[in-house]
Amino acid sequence: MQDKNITINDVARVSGVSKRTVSRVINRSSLVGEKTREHVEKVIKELNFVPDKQARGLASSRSYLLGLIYEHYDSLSIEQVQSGALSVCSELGYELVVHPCKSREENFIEECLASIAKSKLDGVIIVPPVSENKALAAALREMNVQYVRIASVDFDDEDNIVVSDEREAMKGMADHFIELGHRDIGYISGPLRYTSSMERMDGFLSELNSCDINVPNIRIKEGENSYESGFKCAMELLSEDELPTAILANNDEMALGVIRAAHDLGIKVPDQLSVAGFDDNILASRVIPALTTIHRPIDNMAALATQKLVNKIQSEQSLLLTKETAVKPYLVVRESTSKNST
Amino acid sequence: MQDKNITINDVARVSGVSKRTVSRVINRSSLVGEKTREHVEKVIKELNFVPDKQARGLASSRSYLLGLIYEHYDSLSIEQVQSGALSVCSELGYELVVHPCKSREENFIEECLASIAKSKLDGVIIVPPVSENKALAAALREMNVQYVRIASVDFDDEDNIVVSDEREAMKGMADHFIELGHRDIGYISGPLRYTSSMERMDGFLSELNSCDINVPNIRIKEGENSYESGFKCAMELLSEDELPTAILANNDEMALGVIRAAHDLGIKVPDQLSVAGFDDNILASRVIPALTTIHRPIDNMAALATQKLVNKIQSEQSLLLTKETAVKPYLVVRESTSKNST
DNA sequence: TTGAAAGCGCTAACAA
DNA sequence: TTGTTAGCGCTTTCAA
Repeated sequence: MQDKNITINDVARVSGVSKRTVSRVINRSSLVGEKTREHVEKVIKELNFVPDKQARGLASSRSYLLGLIYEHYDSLSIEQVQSGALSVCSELGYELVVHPCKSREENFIEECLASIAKSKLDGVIIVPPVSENKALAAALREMNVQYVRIASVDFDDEDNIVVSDEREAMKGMADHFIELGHRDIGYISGPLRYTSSMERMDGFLSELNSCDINVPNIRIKEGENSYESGFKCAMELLSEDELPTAILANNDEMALGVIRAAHDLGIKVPDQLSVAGFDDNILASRVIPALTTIHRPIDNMAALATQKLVNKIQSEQSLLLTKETAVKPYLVVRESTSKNST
Repeated sequence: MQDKNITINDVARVSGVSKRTVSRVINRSSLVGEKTREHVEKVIKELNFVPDKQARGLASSRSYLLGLIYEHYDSLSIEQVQSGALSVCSELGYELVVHPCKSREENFIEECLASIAKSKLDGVIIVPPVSENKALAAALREMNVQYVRIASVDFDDEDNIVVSDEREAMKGMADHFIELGHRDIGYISGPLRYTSSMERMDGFLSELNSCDINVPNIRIKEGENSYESGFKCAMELLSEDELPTAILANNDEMALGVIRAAHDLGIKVPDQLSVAGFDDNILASRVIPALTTIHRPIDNMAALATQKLVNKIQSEQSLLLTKETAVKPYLVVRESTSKNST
C-alpha cells in the first residue's frame, strides 16, 4: 500500500533539497551529485513516495499509457499478449490500455489515430494481423507516435519491430511432413496481402521443393485465417479426384476447419489425412486429435515489444533494456499428423 | 483528428465566457444558463476541443481509467469481455486498463489494491472467477474503490453486480438431458468455494431431482474448472463399474477434458456418452464433436457492468444509463449430446 | 551541480 | 447563473 499524500514537495522538504533536484532524481538525470542522489533516493524510499502519473504527464505531456492494438474478434491469444506486455509495463511504470480495431474497415486508421490522440498514448504495440498494415505504421510515423510491431518479417526499421522467424519454422514443418512420407500435400495459406502468409508459405513450399516435392497450384488455397475459411478451403481440396495425404494450414484456426471438413467427409485424421497448423493457440492442445503445429511464443514477443517501445519513448534515458528483436517459433508434434499410409 | 492545442482557455476566450463556465458545460453542471450552454457547446464543436484527461484528473483527482480485473491464464473469453467493456468506455470517455491477477496467491488482494492505487483507477470491473472473492470486494469497499462484479448470483449490493441466472439455465440443461433419456448422469462441479459452482450444480441436480432422477454422490466430482481437472474427474467417473451415459461439466474447459478422457478410454461421444459444458467459449463450437453448452453473454454483461460502474463514479451527474442487472444465459445444443442408447 | 518560479489544462472554493 | 483565483503534483526554462 502507499501513503496517499506524499508529494514531491514532502520529499524535497525532508531531504533538504529543492523540488527540482528531487525531480531530477526521479527522472534519473545525470546532473545530480552522487551523494545528493543517494540521499534523496533514501528519503523517497522512507516516505514511500510514488510520483503521480497525472501530474507528471500533465507537466511533460506524457501519459504513461501504452496502447495495445489488436484485431477485433481475431485474437485467441490476446490474453497471452497482454500478460507479456504487462509484465514489462508494470515494472516500468506504464499502464496498458487495450484497443481492439477492425483493420478491414473504412477509416480504421483515422479511428486509431484519433483514439491514440485522445488518450495521449505514449506509444502502441501492434499485434498481428494489424501489425501488417503498412498504412497504419506510416500514419503513426507521421503523427510521431511511437510504435512497435509484432510481426514475422523485418519490413520496418529494426527499432519498430519484433519478429519471429516463421520461414525457418515452416521448414521444420515441411521436414516433418517429409519424414512422415507425405508427398501429396495441400496448403491453405493466409491472405496473401499479409507478409506473414507469404513467409510461411515460401518457407514451407521451398523446403518441400528442395526435397523434390512439388505442390501443384490446385493444392494451394488462399484462406482468410478463420475457422470458416479453413473449412471451405479444405472442402475444396478434399473434393478433388486425387486427395492429398496431408494439409498444412496457415494457422490453427484454419487447421481446425480442415479437421472439421475431413470429419464431415468421413476422412479420418490423421490416419487418412495429416493436418497441421501454426500458432499453437489455446485450442491446439485441447482438440481431438490434438494439433501438430508451430509454437509461436507470442507472450515473449509482446514483452520484447514493450521493452523496445519504452526504450524508444525514454530514449534520452539510459535504460539499457535488451534490444533483442527475434524469437524462434518451433514445431510441436501432437496427434493430427502421422505416417503416410497410402 | 483533433487540433492539438485547443484548451479550455481558447474555448472561454472565443465564446466570451469564463473558464469556469466552460468547465461547467464540460461537466454537465446544471448551473449553466440554457443559452450559455448552447453557445459554449457550439464553440467546443467548432474548435474541436477535447478536454485533457490528465489535467482533468489532476485537478479532480480522477484518472478516467477503469480497470479490468481477471484471472491470469483463465480467461478464454477475455477478449469478449474487453470488447463489451470498451464499447461503453470509449463512449463515456474512459480508458480500460487490464489487470490480470492470480487470486489463489498469497497477497493478491494487496497487489490489486496497490496497483489500483498506483494508477488511481476510478473503478474496476471484476470478472469471474475473481469476482467471487468476497475478501477482495470487502477490501475495495474499505478503500473506497468503486467496483462492479460480473457474477452468477446476487450476493452483493445490487449496484455492485451484474448477474446471469445460471441456475435457471442449468434447469434447461437438465431438461435437455432428461429429454434425451439419460438417467445415469455424472456431474463435474467447479470448485465448491465458488458460489457459481453451487448455483450451477443446484440448478442442475434439483431439476433432475424434480423429475425423479437422482445423481448419487459417487457420480459427482469436484473439479477445478481446468481442462486437466475435467480430464481427471472424467477418468474417475468413467472407471466405475456402472458408467454414466451422460456427463455435465461446470464449464467448457472441463467438458473438453471429459471428451478427451472418453476418447482415451475408447468411449464414443456422443454415442456412448453425452457430454456438455457451460460458457460457450470459443472452443465449444470448433471442437469435434461440437459442444452442447450454455451460452453466457459475457460481452453483454461486461458492457452492463461498465455502465453501472460509470454510473456510480459519476453519481452526481444525471447520466441516465440503464440500470439493468441481469442477463439470461441459454442452452445451445450441438453435437456432444444425443439420445441415450443403452 | 543546484534552485526559484512559471506553467501544463483543468477543477473547485468562494464571491459576486 | 457566472467569474476570480488558487491550486492539483509535477517538469522545465533560466539563473546561480
